[in-house]
Amino acid sequence: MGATIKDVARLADVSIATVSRVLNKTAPVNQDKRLRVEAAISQLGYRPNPAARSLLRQETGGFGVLIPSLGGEFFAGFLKGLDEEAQASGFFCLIGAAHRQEGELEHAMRQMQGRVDGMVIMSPGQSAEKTLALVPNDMPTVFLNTDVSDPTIPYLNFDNHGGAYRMVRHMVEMGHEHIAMITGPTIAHDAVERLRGYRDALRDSGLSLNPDLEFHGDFTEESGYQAGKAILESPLRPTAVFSANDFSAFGAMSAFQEEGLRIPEDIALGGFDDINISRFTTPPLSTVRVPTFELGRRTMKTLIGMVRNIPEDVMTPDVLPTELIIRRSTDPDA
Amino acid sequence: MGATIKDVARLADVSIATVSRVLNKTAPVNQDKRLRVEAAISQLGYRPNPAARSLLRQETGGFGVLIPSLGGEFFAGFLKGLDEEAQASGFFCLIGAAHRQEGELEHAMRQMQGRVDGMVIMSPGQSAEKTLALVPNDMPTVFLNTDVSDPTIPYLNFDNHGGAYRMVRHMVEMGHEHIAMITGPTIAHDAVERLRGYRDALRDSGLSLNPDLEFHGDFTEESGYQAGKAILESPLRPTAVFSANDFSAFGAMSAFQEEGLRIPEDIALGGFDDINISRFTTPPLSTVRVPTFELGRRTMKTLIGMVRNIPEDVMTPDVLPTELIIRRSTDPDA
DNA sequence: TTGTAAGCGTTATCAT
DNA sequence: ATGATAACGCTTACAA
Repeated sequence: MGATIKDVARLADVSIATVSRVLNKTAPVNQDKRLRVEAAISQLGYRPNPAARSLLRQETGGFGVLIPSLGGEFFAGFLKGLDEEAQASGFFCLIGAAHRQEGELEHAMRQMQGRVDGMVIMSPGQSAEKTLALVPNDMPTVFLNTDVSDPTIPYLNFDNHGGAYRMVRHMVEMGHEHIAMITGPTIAHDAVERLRGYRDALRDSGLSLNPDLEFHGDFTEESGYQAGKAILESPLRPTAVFSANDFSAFGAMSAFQEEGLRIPEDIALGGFDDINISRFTTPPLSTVRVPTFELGRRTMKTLIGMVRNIPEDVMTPDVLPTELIIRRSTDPDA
Repeated sequence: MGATIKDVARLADVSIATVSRVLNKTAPVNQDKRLRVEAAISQLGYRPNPAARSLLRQETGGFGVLIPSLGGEFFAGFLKGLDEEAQASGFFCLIGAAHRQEGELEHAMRQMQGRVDGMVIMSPGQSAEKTLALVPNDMPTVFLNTDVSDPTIPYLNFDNHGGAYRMVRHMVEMGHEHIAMITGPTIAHDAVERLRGYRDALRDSGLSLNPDLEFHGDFTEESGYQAGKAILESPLRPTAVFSANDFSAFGAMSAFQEEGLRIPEDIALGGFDDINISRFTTPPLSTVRVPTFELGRRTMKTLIGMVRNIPEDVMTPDVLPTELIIRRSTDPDA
């Protein structure tokens, strides 16, 4: 058990109120008393008890973060941005992952109930409206990468649709007319947006949409591998494939190379996310870079702006731009 | 502001003490009163205030987790195991990442001070003894993947040395006599252990240790790529390369293939960690599988055993086995 | 079996 | 400028 404010007061020979005042700079304190208090604090290694403080202030100094998974650089970058911004303002983050299973999201929220002052929710598989029903009314909440139709719900994301759109347009410009897509999970909002971008790009290019060129995946390497195999067996063999994320693109790349195909000469391949590895595959993978760190920072800034009532810090709705990265897997001259 | 215990008591027409008793089953309560209380609780959606409870009980129900980074499946699996076990016992995890910079570890600990009942510290770059000086004396703490010489310090890990050893022995069995290693950061404990395994395997195989065959890396793809380039330019060209982790192995693979080398015919390559992607590279990567999830579970079980005083749950010191996974990058027939 | 009241460590409102 | 003291929401003696 650490020292309490009473111990400090006794040692410094002042009242606990005075200790509290030097601690929070909430009122002027005499020079000598302040010094005595500060000395006592460092001598005892005193730290205010967060529980006691929370109880009185009715705030915890923390935010809850709910994400579908901890794996992948995607989340790592996002969490880093989130945490960095939070730390800068003295907040901490309580991270809850893997709310894929039914009820898990709700359970995680219960767990966080009363331990946080606000929430960040990334729940690509469920609409914000539906999720919002689970969070307490007065709890400031920011949504990410979620299906949200109500514009008053605080929401940030990056431009999934635009990124996919530009990738496919790039493939068209490289001369491809039969472009397949390996999709992400149909319930995931980002996957749906990327699919929409793919379709819009084809349509705007005067190419016909062919359902047989949409191969189902779930963002994993394994699903990309299976889809790659399926693509090679399909009657209308595409000359280019856009994979909904880099992981599944690797799976497809593996499948193609196993059959001796050259990329991009025999079949071009593009991904999405630009994770570290993508630069180092053979050939390097064309992809769409997403600003995960920046998204995290802005999200946290917004959330803090909400609880601190700083309207100019609240940046929502907000959609950050994504960047097309062209490498050899789609362009032999890259 | 949610309902308090008083609101429940008023609605159920009992005292707050009675409410507390049905809440904690700490003493028998009349059937009808219990029902009234339970009804009131669910009607009001009442949840006990964690701060108030912590204040009184002098415990938080949470554990702090300090890890060097959030990126990679390695940590994802570990955190998942940790969290799953914690949830099962009603605890939550406060995760702090990236304490690479000087003082960051200490800051994170300060932050967690008073918010957690115990800590999990993975600090590969610093000895446990040194780190332990920063944590409060009475705070139960488990170390992972750290340099710990004092056997009384609770410590878990998996067998880095043995995994590296078996990988290199495997390469020797495949007929290689000049085996290089791409190391991890020299300050990281796991990297050092893997290097030790490499050296011991060479020694036990009757091969000479050659400092010129140890290439410096830092676990990143980029460093693996650079080391790969350096290897190709080295006077004594090795026929096999053991990379300290899969990421850096990918970088090396990229460097080798850029020069048109065939793996494993021209040069064999092995990694460490067996992350998802390793199965899908061309060729698939031989590696060492590490039980990240299991390590997380056991760590948390141990920590809970410590705070709850359940000696049979405390499994420390403990070193989990690793598994050699042979794929085509070292064995053409795999 | 139940209620009253003390107390956990803080902050904030009074007086002084 | 400073010190008592009430209050935050809860658990737990202690009485009844």
